Amino acid sequence: MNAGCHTGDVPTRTLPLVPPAGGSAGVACCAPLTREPLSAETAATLARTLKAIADPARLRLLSLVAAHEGGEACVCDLIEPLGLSQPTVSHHLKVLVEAGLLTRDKRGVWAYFAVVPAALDALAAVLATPAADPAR
Amino acid sequence: MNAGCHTGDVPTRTLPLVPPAGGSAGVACCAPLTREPLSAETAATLARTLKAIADPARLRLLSLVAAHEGGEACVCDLIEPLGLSQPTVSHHLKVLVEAGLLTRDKRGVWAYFAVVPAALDALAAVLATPAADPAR
DNA sequence: TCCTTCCATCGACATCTGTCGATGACCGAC
DNA sequence: GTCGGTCATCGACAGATGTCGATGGAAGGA
Repeated sequence: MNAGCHTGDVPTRTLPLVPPAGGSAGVACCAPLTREPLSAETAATLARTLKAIADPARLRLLSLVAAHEGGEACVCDLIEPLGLSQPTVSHHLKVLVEAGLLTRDKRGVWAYFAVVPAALDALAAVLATPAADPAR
Repeated sequence: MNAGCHTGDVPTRTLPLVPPAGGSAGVACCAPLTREPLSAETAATLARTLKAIADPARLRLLSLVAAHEGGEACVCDLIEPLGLSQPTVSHHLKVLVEAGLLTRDKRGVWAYFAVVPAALDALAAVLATPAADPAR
């Protein structure tokens, strides 16, 4: 359990989130996927980001962080609901940060993670079928 | 090369596509992901579908099939542009079909594959951030 | 100063995954 | 019936991946 964990005595300021442009890893911007054949390079980049979320533990981490108070959470908040060891949780968080899907903000002893909505939306835009777009 | 491949002498009828409801494997319906914590079971189901597209070869296969004439393609159309062996292409196609992202229609000697737009849209809906929804 | 707590990294291990060549099943043409 | 072409499956292999315990570094409190 998180015996000595902070449990609520944190400011929980809403972070600015979503870096304006060219932030973090890249997220493999906006090709509709079902529009024209992907190049090998584009496919590799997209696959790297998708592999980051194609894991039960990491999917749950994303939803746990997003649903947490203030939209951010520290590692100690995530270990127990996930049921995995602390090194494993830390490993998964690192993968998500390197994929640009989470941001890490170290404040004092704690490291706070927050989702990057723009990254998830970019992935959604790539997968969505253009038929859902009425402007054509 | 596809020496004896049909190369265009096929009807190329537009298939009905997208099975009405409850088709194929399931696609792990519509939870916004950044809404509330995913259950372990839901996360596992979602991850299984995401793993299916989290691969460069399979991403290219999806886009190749979608961009092909008539929205469908046979294996022999995909081997050369992908640069992989026929068994490998067949393997990837099987993974995509089992994930409900492609349909397989065997006509004579050829097996025609077509994308399931509803499956991709469902995935996009799960990843998209609710902030993109103005109705709240 | 020392101790406690939080977190990241390391090394090891079992398992999953992507790829291939070889083979077999199936269909259509001659 | 036989042959050629398309596709799926099998077995094998190297490499990537998820998990853990042990360890180390850094910040803050007694």
